[in-house]
Formats: sequence, C-alpha cells, structure tokens
Amino acid sequence: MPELPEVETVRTGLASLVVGATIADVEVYRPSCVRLQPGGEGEFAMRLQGMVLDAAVRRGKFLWFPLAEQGAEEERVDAPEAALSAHLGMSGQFRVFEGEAPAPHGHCRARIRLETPHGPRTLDFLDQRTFGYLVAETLRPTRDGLPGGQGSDLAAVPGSVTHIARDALDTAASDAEIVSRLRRGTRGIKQLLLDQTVVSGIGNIYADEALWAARLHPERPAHAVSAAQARELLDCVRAVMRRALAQGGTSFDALYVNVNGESGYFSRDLAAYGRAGEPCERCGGAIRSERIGGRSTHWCPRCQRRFSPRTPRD
DNA sequence: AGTAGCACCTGATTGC
DNA sequence: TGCAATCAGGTGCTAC
Repeated sequence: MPELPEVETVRTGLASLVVGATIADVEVYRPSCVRLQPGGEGEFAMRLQGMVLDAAVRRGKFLWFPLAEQGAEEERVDAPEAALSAHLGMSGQFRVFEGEAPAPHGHCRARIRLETPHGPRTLDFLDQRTFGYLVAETLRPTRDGLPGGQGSDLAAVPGSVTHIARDALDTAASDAEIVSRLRRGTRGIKQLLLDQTVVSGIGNIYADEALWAARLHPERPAHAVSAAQARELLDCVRAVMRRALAQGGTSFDALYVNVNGESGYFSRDLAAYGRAGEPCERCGGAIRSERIGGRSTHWCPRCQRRFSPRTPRD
C-alpha cells in the first residue's frame, strides 16, 4: 500500500514527467474520485483548466501540485494560490503517456490532458479500490513559514492537508515535538504511529516494521512509552522508510508511476508484516498476527513484550 | 479533548 | 457450481 516511500517515488516520477505542463482538458470517469470537491467534477475541471503544474510536493502520503497561471516561468510574479491535490488511498496510481494515449484503463478514474514543450502528455489517475481522491483547492500558508512539504520551498499546503503533521523525513519536523506527541494518551503506540496528525506518512506496514525494529509492543499505551523509547522508535521509522525508499525508487517504470505496494520493497525485506507464524529473524520465535483496532498487526511476542505493570508476561 | 467505531469501495479469496 | 461472507487498506466523519 502506498505509504511515504511509495508516494515519494510517485512524486519524483511526476516531477520529471508532468511539472511545467499546462492542463488542457480534464475528464472525470468516476465522480466519487473528486468527492472532496464541493462543486463536483464541474468545479474540479474549471479550477484546473489552463493552469500550469508548478511543482510536485508531498507531505506524508499527501501529494499536490501547486498551480501557476500560464506564462513563461520568468513572467510569473504571483506565488501559486491553488493546488491539485491527490491522495492515493490504498490502490491509487498515476500513469503518464507521451503523445497519443490509449483508451483509459478500466480502473482509470480521471484523465488529465497536458500540453508540454515536448508535446502532449496524458496523466491518468487509476484507483481500483477507490479510496483515493483528487481535488482542486486553495493553498494556505504554513504557520511556521517553513516549506509545506518535500519538493517545493513554497510555505503553503492545500486546505485538506492543514491538519496533517509533518512527516518523519521532513527536515523541518521537530523531533522533540513528535516524541512528545507519541507519548500522549491512552491509545496503543501503534495507533499513534498511524495517526497522521501526530507524525505523517506511516501506514500499517511500516508501523509494524518500525515497532518490531524498536522492540515495542504495538499495544503499549502511549503514556507508558519512555522518551528514549519514543526517540528510538522515531529513528526506526526513519530507517525503515529510508530503506524502502532506496529500493522502491529503483524498480518502477517511469511512465507507469507505480504505487502498487507490492512493487519494490513490499514483499522482500519485511521482518514482521505478513510473516505470521514465521520465525522472528532476531530471536527465532514465531511472529504473531492479530487484528488490533481493526487492522492486521504483526509482532514478535518474545522481542516485543506487552506492557503489563501487574501481570508478569503476555 | 481524546478516543472508538464505522462508512466508504472493489476484487481476490475462502466457506458453505 | 454458485453465491455469500470475509479480508485488505487510509481517511473522514460521527458518537460517545
């Protein structure tokens, strides 16, 4: 599933293929893919028509293209005020065609026709399970005046991203802030990792991987996580994502800007996720899998001890 | 305020 | 064989 490393791979692909292009035409094949657009597909298309994709920016799993008015780059005086935002949900993919595009794929939810100096291109948004979306919306300034995300120095984020925390690989993120937020409340630590308002970019797979690496039980109450443990956990989150990024970035077709979670990192290098019953590579104990808070959760009961102030063991 | 739970949706897989 | 139940997942909303 697309988590931070996969979305970053998509972002860099799109940065090279569609940034600088002008939107010539917008077609929505499935209106629910623009369900966040108050005025529906009509408004979506109208706000995009004729605008230039000025950059490809990412915060956590959220992706957007600031929209500039048409005109040569050096003529543009105003900073972008709007953006085309995208979230890939669990199965969203972008595909770019150069020249003439084929008939849209069965899972294609929207098609954006582009004009570029290299000729026409087509940007397709595919999404089998339809949890993803596109929306054209207004940019809002960041409170700290720092860049809103990876891929642009613009200190702004789209409206739908204002409540999303900076991600674990954001150089403007405050470690102390993230550590403090990870330790607050009664929820299990895994739920904090998945809470995109605490630190963004982490999904179910990397949450399990980071907890395994940090030897923390997913259900340890946040308030029972020490500052040192939270810091170590954040380090593990970064390590696992950087490793995934290094692998995911090498193995995708440039024009099929692939976010299929099964590409790259997914099936190769996982220590906990999807390994129920298999031996823990650290201690040899069997990896356990259980549904926790509605999500499949994988951990090593020997390495990741349950927090139990009274009962002696899990 | 913080937390829990459900809706959203499709296709693959499993069960009867 | 055919149909129904189950599962996978992230986010946004509602309800306590």
